[in-house]
Amino acid sequence: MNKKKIVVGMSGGVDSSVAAYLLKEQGYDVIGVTMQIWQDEERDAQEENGGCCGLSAVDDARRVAQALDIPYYVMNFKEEFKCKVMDYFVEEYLAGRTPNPCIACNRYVKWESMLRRSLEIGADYIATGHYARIAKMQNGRYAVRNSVTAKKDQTYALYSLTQEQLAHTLMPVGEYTKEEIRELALRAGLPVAHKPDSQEICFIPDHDYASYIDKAAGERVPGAGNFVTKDGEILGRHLGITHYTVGQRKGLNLAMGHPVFVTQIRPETDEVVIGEAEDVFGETLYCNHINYMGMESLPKPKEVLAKIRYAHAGERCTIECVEEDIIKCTFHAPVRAITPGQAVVFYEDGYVLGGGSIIGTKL
RNA sequence: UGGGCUAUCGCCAAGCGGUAAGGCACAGGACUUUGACUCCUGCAUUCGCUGGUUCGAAUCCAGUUAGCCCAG
Repeated sequence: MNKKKIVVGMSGGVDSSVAAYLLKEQGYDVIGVTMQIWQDEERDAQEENGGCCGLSAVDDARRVAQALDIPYYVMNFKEEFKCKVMDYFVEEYLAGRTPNPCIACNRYVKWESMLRRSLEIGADYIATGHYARIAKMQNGRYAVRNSVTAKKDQTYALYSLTQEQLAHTLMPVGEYTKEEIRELALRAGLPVAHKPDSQEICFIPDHDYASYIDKAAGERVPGAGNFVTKDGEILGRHLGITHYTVGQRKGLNLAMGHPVFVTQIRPETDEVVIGEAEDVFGETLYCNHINYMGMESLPKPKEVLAKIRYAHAGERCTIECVEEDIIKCTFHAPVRAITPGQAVVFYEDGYVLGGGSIIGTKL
């Protein structure tokens, strides 16, 4: 018989390990692959750093592949990752925006690169350990759909996948809760069953992303500037716009007597605008770089649920295409910290209809 | 140089003779496949300084220093 061949992207974490296990159980011809992206393999797998792209990814993934008795390979995507994720990350910050590297990694590295290479070596599908499901909608289009657990739902970070990519992707973990996945890992005897969930930006393990930008961009990093109110009053000096993001409270070093927040970043003047808690709420945003997923286009305004950041519960809004590749999003209730550079993802009945990159609250 | 006022944690600020509130900031932790947000915990043996009164003072008194405001 002609078994379907599947490349499973294995990060060394619990989720992707169980994904491989589940697919093998289902009778597929499973190949384990770990993407080498930023890790320096010469260095010993030092401190444990989490599941997504941690330092010990290769070691752990290889052990799991051994336990499952499946072939295992490492694919080198360092170049793609450097260019599409790390460089993008830095450039966005320099431009006063707040990037989401996980979305870029999914789009360019996990799918564009890993899927292409997998198909080249004869695979029918790639699979990942994301908490999401892929479904074919009534209109015939593929869409990512909420995981059975809203709590671990990872559809937000997957909005940019194309129809072609979705047609060749499986996400078996989306049918389970996190607890069930750990239970499965335990029962299957996988060596990573108790590994902690991943967190933080994988290529900045010390979490000091401002220093990372300093190191990466050197002279190009904007220096100190003023904290100002929306009326132009100067409140103090800041460390440079790369240190801040919209909605931020901590680290401002402004003792105003009450909490204050970043409401805007102005790269052209190096100003960081400070406001009250209520000033960080907004009702409209514009986005571009649209990816249509569950819907083919947006010919007329439509009411959807939109998430403006990972772990956002979502807010009802009306979306409308106002220009070529620009959608205006009008929320029915104000949302907190609309942040340029972050993604906005549109949902209907739990299906991802599409999404884009937030330009700002004005055009 | 006279007169008045104020000096309490990095900032703001309670306290008014009974043994240092609170907010902000900051630090640590939780949460989290992004940045944030949020939550939890910590944070003045000491009240400008020196004496005095009192069982007991940040609180009363005297002196001293500094800053501010009027007069000049």
